[in-house]
Amino acid sequence: MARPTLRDVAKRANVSIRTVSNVVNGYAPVSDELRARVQVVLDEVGYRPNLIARNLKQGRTGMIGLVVPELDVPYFAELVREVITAARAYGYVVMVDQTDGDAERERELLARDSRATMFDGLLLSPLAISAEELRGRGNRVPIVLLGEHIFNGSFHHVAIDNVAAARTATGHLLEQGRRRVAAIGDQPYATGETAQLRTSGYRQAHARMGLDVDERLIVPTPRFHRRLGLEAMERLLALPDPPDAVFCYNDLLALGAMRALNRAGRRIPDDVAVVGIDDIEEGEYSTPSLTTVAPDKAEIARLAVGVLIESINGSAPTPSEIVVPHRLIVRESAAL
Amino acid sequence: MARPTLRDVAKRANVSIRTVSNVVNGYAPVSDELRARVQVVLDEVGYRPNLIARNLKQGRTGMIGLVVPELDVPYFAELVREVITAARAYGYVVMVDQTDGDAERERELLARDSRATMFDGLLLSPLAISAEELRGRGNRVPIVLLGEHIFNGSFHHVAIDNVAAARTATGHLLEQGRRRVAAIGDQPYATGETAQLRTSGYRQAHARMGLDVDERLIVPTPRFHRRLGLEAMERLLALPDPPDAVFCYNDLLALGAMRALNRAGRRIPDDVAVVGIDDIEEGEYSTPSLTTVAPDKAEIARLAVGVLIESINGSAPTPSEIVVPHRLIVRESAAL
DNA sequence: CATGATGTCTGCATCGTTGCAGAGCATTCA
DNA sequence: TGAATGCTCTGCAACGATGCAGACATCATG
Repeated sequence: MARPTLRDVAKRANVSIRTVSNVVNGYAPVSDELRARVQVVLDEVGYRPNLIARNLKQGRTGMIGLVVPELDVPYFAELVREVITAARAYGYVVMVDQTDGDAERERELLARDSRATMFDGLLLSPLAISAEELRGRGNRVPIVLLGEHIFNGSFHHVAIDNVAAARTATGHLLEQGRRRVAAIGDQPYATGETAQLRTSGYRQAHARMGLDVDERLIVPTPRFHRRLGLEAMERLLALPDPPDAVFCYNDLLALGAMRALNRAGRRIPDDVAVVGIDDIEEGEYSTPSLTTVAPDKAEIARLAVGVLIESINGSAPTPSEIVVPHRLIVRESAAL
Repeated sequence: MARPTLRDVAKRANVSIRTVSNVVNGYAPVSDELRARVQVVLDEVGYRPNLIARNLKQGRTGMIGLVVPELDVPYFAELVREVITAARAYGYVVMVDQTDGDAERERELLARDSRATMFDGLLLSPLAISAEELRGRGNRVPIVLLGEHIFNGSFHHVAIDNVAAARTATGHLLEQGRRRVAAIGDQPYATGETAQLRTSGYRQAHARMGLDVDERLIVPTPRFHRRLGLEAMERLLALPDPPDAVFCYNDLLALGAMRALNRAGRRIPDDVAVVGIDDIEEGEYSTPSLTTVAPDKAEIARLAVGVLIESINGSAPTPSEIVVPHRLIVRESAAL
């Protein structure tokens, strides 16, 4: 038989639909006796409310969507966990979707009849889509952007200070006396804004110590994956004067670079020191363990969810640019 | 202004609601001229269909839910990617939820008024909840179980042959002449069915070669995380006669164990060989790289989604027990 | 010219639920 | 006694969309 509805239960219990609804929702004006009688029928037929109908009536779903490029990138996986925790505190459920860093899929999400309308709000970690496109869509669903892009003040945005983070990482290496510090992960094109900010930080760290940057030591990578880090490191090792340290724009790149170094028989950190960004758990267990700049993921999640829910409730002020703290975690790969 | 509805557009364009709906959905019986006129209004007001309403009317959402214990466990993250890909082929969207391996949250998902009713079907990778509980719920939503549990034929179930996989892994070590092969990850209690199957395989591999198992070499762990693998390995190293090889019940345990070995100055694989299960990408980049048993994740996803969608369409046969192939991938940690 | 077929377009009912206004009844108070 | 109050309970309308049956106009056919 089809799933029982309120009507079915009402008929069976000889009461009005409305009363059954009241019992289901525990509303006050139902006598204990009748409540019990209805409850029996509810259990008998195994009634379960149709959330779609309830949502339609109430105009909200209690769900927020979290859209990330890739779930199998540990940073995002760890962030998701924090977001789910943060949202639960507000009684919201989080549904995660993955775009594969495909601009088409990101666009799809914001398009006319997208599933996104199923959510009361959207946390978006855009990779490929640009600010213009995002603004173009007349999307009524509140959106908060996470991390990876800086937009010009059209949306709420939560991220670490990428320039400072990169400066810290690079500075740590320079202060050790390393003088040929490479950088892996630049993305000198439209959608690589985060990477570009990190490159700025890398340059600033050099400038502050009055050092020049050897442009050949800056290796761009289209994405932030282990394999690309490995390949970039191999290219650096092939230079006539290879680096004595590497700042990688995220931990995955760093882990790939370390793999290349280990395989090439270079000692870490003696021959080459390595620093990453993200503080993913994997870096605690690698050999050597990975020095990294840790964004406060829990704080990112809390603030992002907070602002989003304010937006949903209509109490959100003008778009805010929220900066979350980060800190350097020194482990073996760049120990003193 | 509130979000425009079909009614708003209809009024503005001086046509019936029904006609606007036809234009939106591209249905046939609308003249080109009228279609164009309505389209203009649609664009003007920025109409976007309310999916909740559409779903209610149609009785389906086009969404399937994927529930995993932990998204930041790489195996699950990688599986999620495959599931999303597989589901897209059927025109379904996947929403991911995470239970934290908390029985309470798993139960919540199947409970009376759970969000689960928002999905046309559910892929569930249960960790804490038992078969009995699952069956108890009169859940009308089709469910397919993934991997981690063997239930007695009440549900569709997709997994590798855990006994065979463990036998393969252990056998690989024994065939190398290793004679003190430890096992990390047993879970000798109710919800540890997968672990218990792997222990069976471990024992079978020994039995087939006429070897006895040293029970002290079987180290249980409540979960499959890096830290627990590390701690288990440390305990094994403290034995008077430590192992010369370890079979870990998943790759994370193995990576933790390798970290302990590296830290203790043991050479891998010379002093101690290591094998895991799952084939997560991290194992390709660890030092040394990790030998592992690789389940065919893409196939798991394809089959699971396939059966689920058959169930949704009502064409699913009796609950099926689907076994997916696996293969040994030999890398440095247990090379010959 | 009557008939039927075709092509457009409309209105009503409906999906399953909740908001709202009010009915019916008993109790209380002046 | 009559009105006022409070407690239960009910029925109608509505959320925003689509299925269905049918209205109307147009056209071709015998």
